[in-house]
Parts: sequence; structure tokens; C-alpha cells
Amino acid sequence: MHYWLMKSEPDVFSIDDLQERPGHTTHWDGVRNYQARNMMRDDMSVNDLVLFYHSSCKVPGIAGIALIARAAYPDFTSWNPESEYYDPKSSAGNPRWYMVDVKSVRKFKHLLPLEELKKHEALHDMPLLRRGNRLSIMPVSKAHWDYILALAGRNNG
DNA sequence: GCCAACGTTGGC
DNA sequence: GCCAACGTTGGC
Repeated sequence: MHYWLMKSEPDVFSIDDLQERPGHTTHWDGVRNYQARNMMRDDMSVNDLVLFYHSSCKVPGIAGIALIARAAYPDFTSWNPESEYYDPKSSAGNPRWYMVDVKSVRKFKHLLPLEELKKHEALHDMPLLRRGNRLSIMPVSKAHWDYILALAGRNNG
């Protein structure tokens, strides 16, 4: 059992968008970074839990919780020339990129802002808060997970 | 829109 | 395999 944080730009795809999908589920396409791909492909399992993070927006932060509904499989957008995620070096026969299916568990009543996370010494060694880390998928330790859920509980009073 | 930090690319 | 140039991310 692993815990994760996955970033999405809410203007592109928010937790509300996820909840509006059939079965509250979508395929997480467009990951084009090898480190993130390897984590998805090698370490993500069905029912792993995910912090759904809103990035590149007015108030970045954790918007809710999701889970991995399907383990990694080839990202078919990578061999679709029409897709913005097209990669000519990837094909159905030899896929370069992978995706998982993500299902919403719950949306926080109040977003837990990045600014708030930074105030907590206990979270300072999270990859998310380390400078220069721009990965769109990051592992979250059990200790950090529990701490953040407690925070979210308080935040949602 | 700025810019620091990183990843990727490609010439050599 | 080095490394400069370029592109991307993402908070501010």
C-alpha cells in the first residue's frame, strides 16, 4: 500500500471535473516525465490512495482524496497524432508512456492550501515542499499522509 | 509575467 | 559522454 500526491491544474482538470466523470473515474493521461512514469508503472497499485493537488492556480493546495482504480497501462494519447500529448517515439506496439485510472474518494470541504502545509515542521521534508521539485506525481509517506489527513479534518471542522 | 530549478536535446 | 542551449514547471 502506497500513498501518492498527483498534481493537476484545476483550469484543465479539477477535482470537480473528476467527480463529474462516470464512476467518478478518469484515466490520468499526459504524464511525460520518466520519473513520474516509473512511479506509476512500477509502484502504483489498485486502491493506493492519492492526494489530489491543484497546481498553477490562484490558491494551490490539496483539494481532496482519490484512489488508484486501475494499475498502469499504456497511455494511448501518446500515439494519437491528434492529441496534445502525442509522442512520435511511442506506439501501441512499443509504448513509451503509461497512465493509471484515478477515482475520486472525496473532495475536501475546504482546500488545504500549500501555504498552510508550509507552516508545519512535520511536513518540511515532503518532496512537494522541497525547492525545485516539479514532479507531477510524488510519493507520500504514511506519516505525512496521516498528518495531512488530520490537518484536513481540522480544516473541514 | 518573472524566474529558479530541473529535465531534455543535440552537436561535438 | 560532456555540456550549452533550450523548454517546462509552478509558485509568486
